Amino acid sequence: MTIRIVLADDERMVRTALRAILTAEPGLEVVGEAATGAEAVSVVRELAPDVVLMDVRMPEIDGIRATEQILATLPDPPRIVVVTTFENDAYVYEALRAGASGFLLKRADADALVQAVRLVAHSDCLLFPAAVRALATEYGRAKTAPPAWVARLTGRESEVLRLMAAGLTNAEIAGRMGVGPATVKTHVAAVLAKTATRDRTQAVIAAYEAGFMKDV
Amino acid sequence: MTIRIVLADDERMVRTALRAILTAEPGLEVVGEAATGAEAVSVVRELAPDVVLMDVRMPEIDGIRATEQILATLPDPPRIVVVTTFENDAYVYEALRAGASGFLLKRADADALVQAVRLVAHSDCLLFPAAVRALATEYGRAKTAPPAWVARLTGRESEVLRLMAAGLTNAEIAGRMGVGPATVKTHVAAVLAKTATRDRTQAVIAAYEAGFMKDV
DNA sequence: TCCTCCCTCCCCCGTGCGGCGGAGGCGGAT
DNA sequence: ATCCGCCTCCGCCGCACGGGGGAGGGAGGA
Repeated sequence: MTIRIVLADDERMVRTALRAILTAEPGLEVVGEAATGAEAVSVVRELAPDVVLMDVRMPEIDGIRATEQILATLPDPPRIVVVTTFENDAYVYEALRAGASGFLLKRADADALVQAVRLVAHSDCLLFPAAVRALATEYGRAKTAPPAWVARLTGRESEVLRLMAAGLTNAEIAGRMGVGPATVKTHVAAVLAKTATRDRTQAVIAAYEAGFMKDV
Repeated sequence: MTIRIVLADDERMVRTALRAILTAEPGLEVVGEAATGAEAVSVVRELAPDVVLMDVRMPEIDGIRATEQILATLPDPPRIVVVTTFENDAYVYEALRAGASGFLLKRADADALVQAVRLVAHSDCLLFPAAVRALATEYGRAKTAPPAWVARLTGRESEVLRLMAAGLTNAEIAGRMGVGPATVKTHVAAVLAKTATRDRTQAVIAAYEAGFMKDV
């Protein structure tokens, strides 16, 4: 009942290091390696391992496509763990959405690595099931960096934009903020200028796209 | 360097079972138990464990609030793993957002439980860090069911709403759709009626809130 | 067949909106 | 003491917008 592992990483040193760590563990066995995404797909297809440690950034086919292809073409696919250097690697979310079971930082220590592999292999337990994939799916669309204009808005202007995005008219905003309608118009004009939009509707769209309305 | 664990669950049997599994493992030690959320907070504050296994559904204070309080009040808080029966428990997402490090299904086998605890205790590796919390945060807002009006929109009306939400004026929409401006106005009026909004801005807001713009 | 729904387009009318230019006060930076 | 950014407000103007009607044609079901 040993766990059979395939390593996919374009750097030989990484593969060697991972192999050294994993083969030292009883119950774990590295059965194959791949240096590209395409290679990973074919190797996995041949060897049918239990777990694949997959680098995201690889030549030819990246880890995401490889993950997709493996999961799509194999009847009983292995658990795929995405390995990455950066915690906030955008590819990670793509990979999770593609069906990877989890991700692992390259700076993780040997102990954590081994336990992660064991955990994933048995799985059906920790975070991984449908939940994470759903999370990742939803997350993907929200992960755009906030545009520069957000910071340029003055206090009053953000306030006005927020109320615009709540569907209020200028008069209502004026009432809500305790100022005259003319003042609101001034702020609105400033918002339109800074967001590079031509009317309140576009401004509201920009606010939503920018994640400006996160705290609804 | 043993991992000190606190169990929080209102059912004695569950606590007993977990304790039996965990104490059998070398390197793990159950140092305390709690039957309510409030009790969990005070017990954790006293014992400063490394890991807390927290049931979500508990009397008085539920697991989410308890998690919040623990993380808010303690300087060096423990890792909190939420334990639940149902895979799709809505509370799980709340808990993750509150700062829990992961979640665990009650039907997980002993082996997985032990490995999960070990993993979380050392952490900094698998899925848990900022990523999951961000995912959970985003997930929460996207998980609202689409309102009824979405289905009531006719083909042309949805098209118009989509273009409204792209920031186009009626004239532009007319050009884009190859119809007269008057027609667009009719459709817009229909959209406003069906979405129960009074102007295009509110309609666009409704579209965004309804997840109508998911496929941007 | 008739009726209903959808799409298409027309008129008029009031108004909220946004562009333009100007003004005063208040605070911080230089 | 000067300048600049922010907030506050004023007028005027043109226009896109939205409400209220009405009207015709095509598709599909009762």
